[in-house]
Amino acid sequence: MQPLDGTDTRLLSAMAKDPRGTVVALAQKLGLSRNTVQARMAQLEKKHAFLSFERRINPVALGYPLTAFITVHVQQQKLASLARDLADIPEILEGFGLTGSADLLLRVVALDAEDLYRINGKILGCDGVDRTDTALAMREMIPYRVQPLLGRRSGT
Amino acid sequence: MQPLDGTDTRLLSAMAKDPRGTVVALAQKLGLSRNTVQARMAQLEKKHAFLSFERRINPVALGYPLTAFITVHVQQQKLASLARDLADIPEILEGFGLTGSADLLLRVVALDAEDLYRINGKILGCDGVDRTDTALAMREMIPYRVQPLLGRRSGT
DNA sequence: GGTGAAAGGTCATTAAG
DNA sequence: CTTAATGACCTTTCACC
Repeated sequence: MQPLDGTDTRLLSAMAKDPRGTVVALAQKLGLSRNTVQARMAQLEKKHAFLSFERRINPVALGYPLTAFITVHVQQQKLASLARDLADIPEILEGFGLTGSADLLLRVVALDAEDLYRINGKILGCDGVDRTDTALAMREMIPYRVQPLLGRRSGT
Repeated sequence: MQPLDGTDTRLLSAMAKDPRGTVVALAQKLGLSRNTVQARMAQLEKKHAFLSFERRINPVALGYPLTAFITVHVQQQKLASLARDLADIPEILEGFGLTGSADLLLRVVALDAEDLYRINGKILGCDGVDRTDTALAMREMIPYRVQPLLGRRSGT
């Protein structure tokens, strides 16, 4: 995959900053023609440079005020089956496999402390799970952003 | 804020599943009129039930093949200033404050192992940081989803 | 630059609580 | 009576070719 040029990174940056912005608005901001922006966006989409759109739901609005990160210590050979088991737990919004001791990092939402305890127990009951570590997320100290990264890579 | 009814949750579910879907498509899928869906969406947006759109950039396409989670142990009174310091590190895409020992969980991307080592050193050099734990993310075992959760809360 | 489609707005009507 | 949903029509804007 050939590297992106400065225009590509500036375009990605603008799209990340204003995901709802139209092609025309992006073109004006970058000083390009609509057609150029449109062609670039099509290429970027082919390269999977951005993961299309997302609609992130606000768990608080759904009555889930608690967010927690649960680290799961799991036997290596049980990792795949565990991922399938965990997929049945709706409160798990996201899960990453980590290096080292076959760990899993889960992003979990819960109704309250008791609910979180229940979910944790559910995870502990899954086959192959050794132990879990739960940490409540108090707040998002650094909201998701990607623009400075793009700026740094512009000239590369 | 009044709770969401079943129609709201079904709408949120459909929007999460097909973020690019048009209002008309959503209306057809839910068996509602276009105006109804539009009005509901406006209400949901006012309630901040979903976080508008997002364009998640693919770090791999930008030449950052490594994703890591770094846990930062930090003195409580230095937490706020540390967050400001970390905001200057472009490779940190996201950061959550955790309960307990004033920890931070960071989602970080890097060019390679050496780059990750450098970033970790940069974090360690910040004021108030006691130590860090780094775990490489191998793959996303459970991609972000929210629909089963919505289904479970429908009747509430 | 042209064309088809989607979004946003208004309004009158109708159904349900 | 009040709230919500519906269908119709309009204009503007956007995306695609």
